[in-house]
Amino acid sequence: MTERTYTPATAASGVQAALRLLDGRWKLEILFHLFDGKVQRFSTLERLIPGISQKMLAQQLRQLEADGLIVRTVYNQVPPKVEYHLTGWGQALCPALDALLTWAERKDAPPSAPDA
Amino acid sequence: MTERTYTPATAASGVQAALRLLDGRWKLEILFHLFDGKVQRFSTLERLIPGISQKMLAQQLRQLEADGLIVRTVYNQVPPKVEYHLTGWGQALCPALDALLTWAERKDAPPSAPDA
DNA sequence: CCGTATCCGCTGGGATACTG
DNA sequence: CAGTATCCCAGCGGATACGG
Repeated sequence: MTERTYTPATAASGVQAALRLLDGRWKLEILFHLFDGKVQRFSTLERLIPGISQKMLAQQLRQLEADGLIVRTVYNQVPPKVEYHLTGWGQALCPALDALLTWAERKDAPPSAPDA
Repeated sequence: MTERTYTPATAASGVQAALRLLDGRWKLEILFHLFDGKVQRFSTLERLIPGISQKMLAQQLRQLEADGLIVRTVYNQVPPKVEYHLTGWGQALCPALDALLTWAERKDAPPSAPDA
């Protein structure tokens, strides 16, 4: 039962901390390719995400892993095989992103009675 | 009844479009000082937000206004007085940020049965 | 197949000074 | 009071090349 009294400053810094985990040109697209239990290999993600370079894919994956959003699984075989999937916490991000998406789509929606 | 079939790519770009509106070192803190119907003057925000410069405050406010999140009201008097408040859409962002905050705080929370 | 190393351009944001 | 104008620099991300 921790305190829930947010000042504007603490609330803002809390949200910013969350957003920092998503900061990076490719992280959201990577995450959306892993939502819903999907498991992807490095090369698969590379194909799924047009325009990404190996450097950026590796970097963003490392950061997501370090932040506890995804899990990296290495299979010691030749040729190498590495798979990525979401942690429970990473998956839990989905509804929050949904909320953001829903909000963004309401930009031009009238308050009520769309048709007459 | 628009389509709701999101591919990972479209969902990601939608969320990124939303996040772009919040991008900027100070925007979240500004927003949190305006949530819940609060109306603030330029100089008040300057006091409320430690470390912000006039340049950054003005810039972030302009962008938030251009993006339709806040409204700028100028009173033609001496000395000048300018007030800022959220649009309905801007206020509607609050629950989405709440979702993000809640998610971030669950990082170290056990799945269930916190105590024994 | 799955990365790392290096170089480099661009932009976000800080410091500072000035104005209607 | 409420801004603009200018200069400057750190860091993100793209391009390219190389390694286990």
